[in-house]
Amino acid sequence: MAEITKSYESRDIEKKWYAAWLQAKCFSGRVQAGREPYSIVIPPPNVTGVLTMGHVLNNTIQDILIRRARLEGKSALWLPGTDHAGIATQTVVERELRKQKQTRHDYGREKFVEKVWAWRQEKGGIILEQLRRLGASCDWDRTAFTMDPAYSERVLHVFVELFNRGFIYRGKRMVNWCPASLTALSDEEVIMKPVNGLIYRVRYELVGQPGTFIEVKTTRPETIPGDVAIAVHPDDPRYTALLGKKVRRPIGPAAELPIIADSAVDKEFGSGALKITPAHDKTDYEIGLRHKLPVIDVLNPNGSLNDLAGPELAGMDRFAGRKKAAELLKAAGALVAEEPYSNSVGYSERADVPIEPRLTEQWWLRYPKIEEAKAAVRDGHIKFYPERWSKVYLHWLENIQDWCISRQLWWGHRIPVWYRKDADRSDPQNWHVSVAGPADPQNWEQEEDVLDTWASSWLWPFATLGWPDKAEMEKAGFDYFYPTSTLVTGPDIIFFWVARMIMAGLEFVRPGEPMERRIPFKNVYFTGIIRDQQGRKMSKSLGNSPDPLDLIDTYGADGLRFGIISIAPQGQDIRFQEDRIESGKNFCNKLWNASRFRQMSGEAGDNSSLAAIAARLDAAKFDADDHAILDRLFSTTREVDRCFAEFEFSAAVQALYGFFWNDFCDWYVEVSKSKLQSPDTKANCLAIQDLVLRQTLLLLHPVIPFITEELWQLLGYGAPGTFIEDAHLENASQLASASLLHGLTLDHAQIAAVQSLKAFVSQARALKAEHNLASRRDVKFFAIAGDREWAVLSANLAKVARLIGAAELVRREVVEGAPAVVTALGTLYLDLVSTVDAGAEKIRLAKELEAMAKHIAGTEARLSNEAFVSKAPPAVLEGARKQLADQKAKRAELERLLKSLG
RNA sequence: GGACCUUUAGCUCAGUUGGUUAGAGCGUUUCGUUGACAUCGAAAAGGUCACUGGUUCGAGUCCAGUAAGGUCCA
Repeated sequence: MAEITKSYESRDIEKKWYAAWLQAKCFSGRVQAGREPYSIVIPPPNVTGVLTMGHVLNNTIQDILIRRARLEGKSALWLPGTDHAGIATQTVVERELRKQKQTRHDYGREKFVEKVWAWRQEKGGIILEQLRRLGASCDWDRTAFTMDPAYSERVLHVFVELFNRGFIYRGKRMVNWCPASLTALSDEEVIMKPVNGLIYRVRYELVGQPGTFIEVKTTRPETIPGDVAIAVHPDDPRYTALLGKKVRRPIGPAAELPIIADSAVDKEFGSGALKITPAHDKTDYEIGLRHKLPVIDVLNPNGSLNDLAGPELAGMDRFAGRKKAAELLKAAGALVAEEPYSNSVGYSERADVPIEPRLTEQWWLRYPKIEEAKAAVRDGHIKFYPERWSKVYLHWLENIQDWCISRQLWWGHRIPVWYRKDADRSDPQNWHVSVAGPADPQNWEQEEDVLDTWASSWLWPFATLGWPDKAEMEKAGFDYFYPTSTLVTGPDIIFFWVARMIMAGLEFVRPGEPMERRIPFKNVYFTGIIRDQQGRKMSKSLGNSPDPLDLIDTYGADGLRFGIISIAPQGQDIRFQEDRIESGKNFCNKLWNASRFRQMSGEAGDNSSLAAIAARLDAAKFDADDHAILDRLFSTTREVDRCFAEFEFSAAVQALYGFFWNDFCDWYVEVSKSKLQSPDTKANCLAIQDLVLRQTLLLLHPVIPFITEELWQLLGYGAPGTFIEDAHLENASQLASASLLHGLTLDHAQIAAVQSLKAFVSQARALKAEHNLASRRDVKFFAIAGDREWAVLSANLAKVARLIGAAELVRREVVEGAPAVVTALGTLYLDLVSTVDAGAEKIRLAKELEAMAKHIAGTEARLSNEAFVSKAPPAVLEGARKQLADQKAKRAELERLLKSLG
């Protein structure tokens, strides 16, 4: 067996094991009859994406779930892939073209799409390579991409199906138009941002009544050339007399605009009159429809003003146009005032520019299975962690709007609709809708638009498993792996993706079968957002995110994984602290060195299975510490089991950290140093160490896969040629019964004794430190103790003496004038009679007495409360009485010590 | 305007169904290189659990309200 080196060096070990796992096909998701399936589909990152801290958290959690499932004997599948990210990817490639002063139009659609494919072959999907560095155990052979031919066909198939089922329609409606990307966006891709700007009070002169005006407020004077009416509320007495009259448009092409009444107008806003510009505002558009008003679009697709805006404004950018319009209004005497104003403006999520409400022809989807999607979550077929997100989900479904699924891009799934050449496109009689296209293509032209990327990724959980092709589904193990077990994602895409996937699954998978067979996943775990020290979101533009690959280089993938998980409580945002990652690395080193200690402590026994190790335990040789460490091992296993069942990963990691560092390394390893000196106790002690290390490695493996694999091999826990994941992880009761088989019963009195020994050691060290003896190993101690207390001490004397650095610890009947501390195992004295500073010692004791008096008063107050005594449960009452007795005993001892100092 | 989250030690956070004297890591101070580990060990300092009421024998924990910060929806 190779010797364990002095410190853990992650780099080579990570590389070695990742290659070995791939070689052995450890990550393959296989259909295995008799084994429970466990499946996860990755939230497909953008093909343009690079690994961020958010991905690290998200994918570490997925890997933890998958690796834990394997250890639990399940057949696990983690299916990876990327999405084609229409706007983002097209933008990346267009940016490259622009460097050569070219645009996509220089190439034409077909050539441009070839360019995008070339880009993706060369540079796309880097993130999947990066995930390997993190240790992600995805089944890479199944890597999917939303633009793959097979996947694309499934996307188009769904479009055709939904069209045939009446869910898809084409319509000219107001959309969110992105003037930068030149495409429509769905409501979900628009972010409302507060903007501090100006509001303009503008007056419109009444026709035929010179000097009489009606005033409106607007933030967008550049759209005045598109005005077609002034609207007031029908119940507004101020304007009743003006209804039916006309005003003059103050700038832009001259026109007379009617004053109309519509109850959508807010009487309280401004003067109560509203300018109506149907081409550039959703509400205005609806009012326009009701009153059969014309639509005058004064903007070009790129957001600049067009000829309809009039010669002064035409050609200007919309923001420059706004200033110019204000000047023109002023010159015309129509500008009453400019006032500072803050309002919310919709921005394009991708391009980060204000969107324009714009009337265009688009494809729309009426969502299927809305009610069932609500029920799936409301009735618990799908569980959200944390549960509160289900409220957000349900609220969105309650207020759901049709989805604009067409995008004016070239990169994406071109909508499978063909229009008869030279015929009226608005007439569905002239449409052909199919995946294959028309039989006589020369007579048709295909729709130019592509589908929203989310309209492909909402099929992810079943389209990646071969659906709807029977043979492909069989090959992919669809029947076995669907529905998937758990989805791990961020709450920011609850509408974009999670809700839509649920509706898609319910609509398309296993029609007619019960809901629980059609849903795409059973659990959804929502991660928090990783923020920087100031609480800001990490983003590329702020440059406040460390590069995860740098962190892996510095702390190891395991260190990064352990660190990030330990600071990520369930569903809460987290502030990133690099020192937490460092402590992840330190933990790995601790684990490494404890294993090293085991290796150096004695020859390896039979470690080939839990049973083999348990067989080496010798119940007759057990001392208090042996009982206590196994008790903690069992309780920690139980706690980790619970945490995994409830998706509390950071709690699991913290439980393991505390157990391993404090209970095992700080205490058990230290007491082992005495036990290993004696041939009588050595073998049993080593067996216990093996048992603890083996179980700890198994429990930690999902979190820190590399180092646990390395140590598993080095300590000989697995058969040659097998991996740690081939072992079966025993739960707490299986673990306990394996030990119990060998005649062992944990002794709770002994376990309790260790608690008092730990306190005793700690108090003894503090006593030494107070007298500047902390580093001395040759201190002489006396103890005044009762028989029972002394029995505990003397049974553990060698270990205790070693831990407190005592040359001697002897029992005495009387000690006078030495510094002392009152412990649960008796009063402990330093042999320092001659040098003790009685004055300082008296002050210290008096302080302690004072604190004790306070505690006693508190306990007495509780116990003398009639209501407490009659109503508190007996256990609590009993505890309080014992506490009081202990406190009083300690007070008596402190008083005695104080008196003995004179 | 509606919904949700957060507020506990200098910092970042635990605290499960209410029950002894509220915990951890980091940071700080002091001591230590002893054959697992200085990526370490020992000891110490540090908290009116945001605020105000209420329920209860008992509240960091439950309820109501207030304040501050944050997120989402309109």
